[in-house]
Amino acid sequence: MSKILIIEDEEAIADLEKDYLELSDFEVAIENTGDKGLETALSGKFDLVILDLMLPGMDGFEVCKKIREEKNIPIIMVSAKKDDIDKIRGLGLGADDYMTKPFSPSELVARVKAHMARYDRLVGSSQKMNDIIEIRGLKIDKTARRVYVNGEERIFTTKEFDLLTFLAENPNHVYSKEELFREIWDMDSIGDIATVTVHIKKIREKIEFDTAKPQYIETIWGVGYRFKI
Amino acid sequence: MSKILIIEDEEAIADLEKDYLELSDFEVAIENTGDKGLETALSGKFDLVILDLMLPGMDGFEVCKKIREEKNIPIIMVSAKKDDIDKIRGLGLGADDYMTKPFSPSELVARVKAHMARYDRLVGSSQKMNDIIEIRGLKIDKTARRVYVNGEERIFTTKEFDLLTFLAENPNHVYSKEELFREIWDMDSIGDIATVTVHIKKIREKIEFDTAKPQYIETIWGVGYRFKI
DNA sequence: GCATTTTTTAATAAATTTTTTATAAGTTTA
DNA sequence: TAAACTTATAAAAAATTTATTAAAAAATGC
Repeated sequence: MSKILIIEDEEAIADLEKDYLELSDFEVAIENTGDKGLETALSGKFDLVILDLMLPGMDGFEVCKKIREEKNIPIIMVSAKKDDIDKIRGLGLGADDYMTKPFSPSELVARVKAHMARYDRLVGSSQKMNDIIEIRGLKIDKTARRVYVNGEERIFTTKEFDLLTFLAENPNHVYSKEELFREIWDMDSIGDIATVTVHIKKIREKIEFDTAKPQYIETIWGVGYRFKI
Repeated sequence: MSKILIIEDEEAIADLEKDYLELSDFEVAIENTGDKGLETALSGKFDLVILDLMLPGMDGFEVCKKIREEKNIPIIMVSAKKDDIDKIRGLGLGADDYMTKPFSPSELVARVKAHMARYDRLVGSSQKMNDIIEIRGLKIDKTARRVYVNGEERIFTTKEFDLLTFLAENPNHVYSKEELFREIWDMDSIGDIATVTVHIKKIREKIEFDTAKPQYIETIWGVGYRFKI
């Protein structure tokens, strides 16, 4: 579930926004000063910030700039004055959206959803965050480091597991043996790349029905390997 | 330098936008129908699209949806009616911004810059490469290294894929066999150029309906080959 | 420190791609 | 239209890449 931080000193407005957002299944927290707002935003617990321009303590400009120095999360700036909006837009502080009060709560919700969707789309939080990857008969439990094929567990060694997981997390992307080596072995692949081939073979023996006709890890001749989704 | 595609049927407006964007050092192309706009947007050469809602042929809604199915690049939707804007925002088509005509050119430029900046910030120049090239029935997925003709996958070897991709990325440009050899084989063409001909033939067998009347890769007699757009 | 497991290396076999070659077919030009 | 030249086609030979196997080396656990 997504978490939203509202930084706003007018309590009535903040509560109204909170109510509407909660109706759309967001989890909402409120801070009413710039300093505390900034601190909370930087805690890393929130997925989006709604930030009022006029604040006691540090003002909205400054808060926005400081958040942006450390975080890429969407920031929606809110102001009572249309002129202010034009001004901050021009400043290029890195806010993602601007709204003039008063605005309809449903518009706020729509904008929040749109920004979340874009952020997910671009940053791609989808499958990578999940602990369990499931593709056809294959199930990878990342925290438990277990692999199941059609419900039956297969025992994987460390490197095998890491390699399979990396490929499964980035399906449909062709990786060269060099790239895979760098990724899993954390080394600039001056070393020998042959070990990647051997590991691929061992993984295939464990997850494929017929290693000659792989259903999961395909060979792209002359290029590398690709996890087929 | 960033490339912007304007999809707009009113020539005067499109030209005005173009002029202003060019003053800010963007490279700008204009399409004036929905269908052509979509095709160009999917070509993979543009970093941002400015899309009018009212268009001859396919309308802006549809174009937006179709672009979003394959591309994550920013889309700014433009409409004469405020009501339309509210409507499309609600639809969640995946547009990144909405502007109501008339708007000041400087505001357009500011928004374009803001969207570019965010896109770069979130996606990072690493992954930013345009993955999918689509021209008529032909679709090339560069990271997956897959080619589809009318939705059906065709299996390509490395050299075939590289050659096709190079030509498709540089359409309407005639390349001699020597140039293609240098480009794909990374060699000063001391070697034999005949292999280019053979590869072209193999590619045509896979993507053309009738290899004697190629729709994609044309032969320019005595000169070389050209990918027709 | 020893036994066991995992990882890497290395050599060979198998598979696939790429290039070469020869010939046919199509254009251009005089 | 014939000659000269360029490209298309097909098939084989060559080169490259990956799969497989087994054994050596390294790491791990007790």
